[in-house]
Amino acid sequence: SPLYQCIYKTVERIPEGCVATYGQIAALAGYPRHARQVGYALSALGNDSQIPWHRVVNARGEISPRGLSGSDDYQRLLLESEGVEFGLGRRINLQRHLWQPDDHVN
DNA sequence: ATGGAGGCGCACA
DNA sequence: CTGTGCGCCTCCA
Repeated sequence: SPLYQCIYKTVERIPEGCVATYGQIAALAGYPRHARQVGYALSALGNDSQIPWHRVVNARGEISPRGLSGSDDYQRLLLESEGVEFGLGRRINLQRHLWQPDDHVN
């Protein structure tokens, strides 16, 4: 699916130590208002994928819960290991860590 | 074709 | 802070 491919290409551009929101990824990929599809695309990834799925969070800077227990803890672990800081309310300081891509395409 | 169900987002209360 | 409702667009049974 071209939609998924664009989403993956965009997620791959998120630098280490930064996060992006679902809606942001959708818009950058050229599919505004497709935030939920980003979630679909990421959930379709295999465990061995090299795509930094863990750098995608919701618009509030929280890790979206996804049924499987422990998976959100794992995501948080990955983010913290690359320097992303969480506040008390298990939220990320987006002012500080939100990815602000340059306009030029990689 | 059709109806639920999503790793969402935003506006309110 | 939590909860609810609605719009959004695909996926899948």
